[in-house]
Parts: sequence; structure tokens; C-alpha cells
Amino acid sequence: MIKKVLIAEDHESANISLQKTMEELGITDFHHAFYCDNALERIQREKARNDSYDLLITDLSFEEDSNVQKIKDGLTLIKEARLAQPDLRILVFSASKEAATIELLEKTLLIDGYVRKARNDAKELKEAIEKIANNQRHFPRHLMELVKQKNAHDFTKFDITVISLLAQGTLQKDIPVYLQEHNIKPAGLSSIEKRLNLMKESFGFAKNEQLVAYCKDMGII
Amino acid sequence: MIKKVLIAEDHESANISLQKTMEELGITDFHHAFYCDNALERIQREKARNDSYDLLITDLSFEEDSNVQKIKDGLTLIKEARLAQPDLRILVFSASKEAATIELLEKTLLIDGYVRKARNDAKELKEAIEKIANNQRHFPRHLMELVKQKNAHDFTKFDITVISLLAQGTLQKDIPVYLQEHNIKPAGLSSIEKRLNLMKESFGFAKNEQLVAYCKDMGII
DNA sequence: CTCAGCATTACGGTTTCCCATAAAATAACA
DNA sequence: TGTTATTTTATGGGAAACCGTAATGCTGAG
Repeated sequence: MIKKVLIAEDHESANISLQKTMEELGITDFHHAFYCDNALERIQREKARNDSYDLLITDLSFEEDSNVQKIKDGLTLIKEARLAQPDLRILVFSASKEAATIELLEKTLLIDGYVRKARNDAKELKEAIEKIANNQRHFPRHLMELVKQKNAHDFTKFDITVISLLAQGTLQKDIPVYLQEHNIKPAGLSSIEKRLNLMKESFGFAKNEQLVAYCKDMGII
Repeated sequence: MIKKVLIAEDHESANISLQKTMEELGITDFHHAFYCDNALERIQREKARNDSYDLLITDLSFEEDSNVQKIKDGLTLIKEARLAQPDLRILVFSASKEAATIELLEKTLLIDGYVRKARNDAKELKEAIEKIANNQRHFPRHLMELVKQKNAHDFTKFDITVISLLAQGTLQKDIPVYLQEHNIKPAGLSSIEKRLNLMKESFGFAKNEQLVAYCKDMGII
């Protein structure tokens, strides 16, 4: 049963609708945290008082402002919250549709649910909370599969290293030196060219600039 | 005076908070449109009935789904709405912090206000609507200046066009052709090179890939 | 050990990009 | 109108990237 909920979300308008959703679910004992640090404090405090939260609903991205925070994003908050209270249920409510992020949340951080801010998000939020109350998990399967399909290419660590170096301004011909220094193999210029070509071909791209733009969009680098 | 309002917004949760804001402002005569096409239809219909809307509040990005739309984004909706009803007030409520977009809305499309989905958005929304009711306009000055300051370099329309073309995979040597076709001057290859060099120099960048990465990060392209 | 099969690297020719300089066009001004 | 600035475009040489191919190294099966 979910009775006590903490909402970590900086957008006022999102908070308003979350509040309404809580009310519709008959949950009256909930609090808002507009900053991550405050959210973690509350979790720790209530746990110490033997009055722990049942559920944390959190966004992933928090805007930075003059109020400087130790924890700057939802991902870190989730990790810290898990340390502070291992049995806490966690539901992420975010606009991100990045497959890698959702997969990380589901497979590695083992959160309880993910609802994407989108057309029917309020309805889905209710579903998700009800499922979590019944010890089920809630993830947007359909979406993840779609996104996965779109990424025709599986980016390896090597790929990401190379593209990051390019995005930092490293000359292609200088990349082998860097790779050797960091004991990354293969390190030959031809191997780098080959890999870049493979990536570009699989996306139908013509230039490295396109690849960098794509990886930035996808949050890969 | 603002009495009759149309809200074009696809996210359910954003609609919920907008609804609450309307209620708090004492505006009871408002309607939701979840798709752009429907929003335009409503504007046209009510105008024909001599019962026009006083204000349109719209998002900029709408998610595409199975329900295929003629109008796919807020920018187009705004242009069409202006054609249908020139005296309609328009307030944009969007998460975009792209300076170029806000400037376009303010300077060219001459909308009445812009509120960014952020920490205190509900409060700002009320302010903006009240200002518009008093024939004032509302724009987030501070933000725009911040974004401007941060960018050591002032990106011109030309700069953005060139970088976008690069990010799309256009070969540098093919850009002059594109510029000529679109009547953009200057169009010479040397001018493009000169401009790219200037940008790279002002950031201390070595390669175009870096520039693309930076512009992606900053939301410039 | 030998040899096939694959991955990696090396090399050479071509294209594109980069950069400096010169020519041409345009704007500014008296 | 003529003269000077300024901007834009043209050109050529050199560096980097691109692309195909050949050589080398590594691995595992027989």
C-alpha cells in the first residue's frame, strides 16, 4: 500500500498536476521537493523518524539556479535515495525518451516505474502508481522497442570514445596516439576510419559532423 | 479583458495545471485542444459564430501519434491562427530556451507573450496573462540576456544556417549552391569559411565537429 | 607446425578542407 | 562622380580526410 509520497520536481506546473493526481488516487500524505538536496534530506529525516516514505516520484533533469545544489540531477538523487532507504519505491516522471536512460533505470538501478511526460501522462501516472502499489513495475515497453529499432547501430565503448574525441576537436590523425596512450585497441588510423565509416553507413550519414550531431541528440555523448 | 481562452497543449499533465491556473484567474470559458488541427478549427468556428477567442495559449512541440495532423507544431499553428483571426492574442507556453526561437516569436510573429516551462512557470503564467489583459507583452528578458551572455559569440541567422547544413551532412563545398537557391547572401565558399573560422576562433575550437557539438549542447541548432 | 580466416595496420591516390592572398564587387563618403 | 573602405568572391598550394587495396599480425582447427 502506498500512503506517503515524496515528489521531487522543479517545474511548478508539473507539480500542480501531480498534486491533482495524488488527490484523485486518495493519497493525502505527500510532499513536494523542488530541489534534489531537499528531497534527499526529507527521505533521510523521515526514515530516522521511523515514518519513511513509501514512494518517491522524481524528474530526471533539474534546472540549475542560484540555489546551488550538491545533487544536480534525478539519477544521482535516485542512487542516494536508494542508499538512504533501500526499500523505497521509485517512480520516474520525465520527458526523456532516451532508450539508454530508461534501460539503465529499469535494469541497473531497478526502479519501479517510468512514466514519460507526454499526451496521456496523467492517466498513465495513475496506472503506474496503482501497479506499484500491487508490487508490479511499470515501463513503457512499446516506446523502448521503437527507440531501439531506430538505433540501427549499437554504439560500442570504442565508438563513443572516438566520436567524443572528434567532438572535442581532436584531429582524426591524432586519435591513434591517444588510443595507444590509453591502451585502447585497436589503435590504427585505418581501424578508426573503418569504424566511422561503418557508423555513418548504418545511419546513411555523409560526414562526421552529422554523427556528432546525432550522438548529441541521442545523449550518447 | 480576457474572457475566452483556447489552450493548445498535448501533454495531459500540463493541461491539468493550465486548467488550475485558469480557474485561479477566474477564467471559466476555456477549452482544450490536444492537436493543432483541432485548435485551428475551433478558432475558425468560434470566429464564424462571432464568438471569437480572446487568447490562445499554445505549446510549440506536439508529439506525433497515429492521429495524423496537417499542422504538426506550434509555430505553424500560430501563423495559421493569425491568418484566421488577426486580433487573437497569443501566449506561448513551452520548454524551449532557444534564444533564436523566442526572438522569432517576439520580433517577427509578434506574439503577446512567452512563458518557459520551468521552476515557477505557473506563477509566471498568471503574470503573463494579466499583463496581456492590460495590453502589455510578456517575455523572459533575463533568460534571453543570460543565454546571450553565455554565448561569447553572437550566432547570426547565417551562422546557424551554415552549422545546421554541416550537421545535416552537407559538404562544405556544396553549401554555396544551397545558399544561392535560398537567396541567402553572402553565398561564396570563402565567406562560409571565413565565418566558420571566426566562430571557431572565438571559442578556441579546432574543428567543425566541435562547433556542431557545442551548438547542440546549447540548443542553438 | 601449418594454414586458413579474420582483424588490424600500412600505404598511395583522390577529394575535400583549410588558409593565405589577390581580384572583384559593393558600400560610403565627399 | 571618383576615390577610398569594406565586403564578397576567386584562386592556388598544402594539410587532412577519404577510400580502396595490399601487407601484416593474430587465432584456432586440423
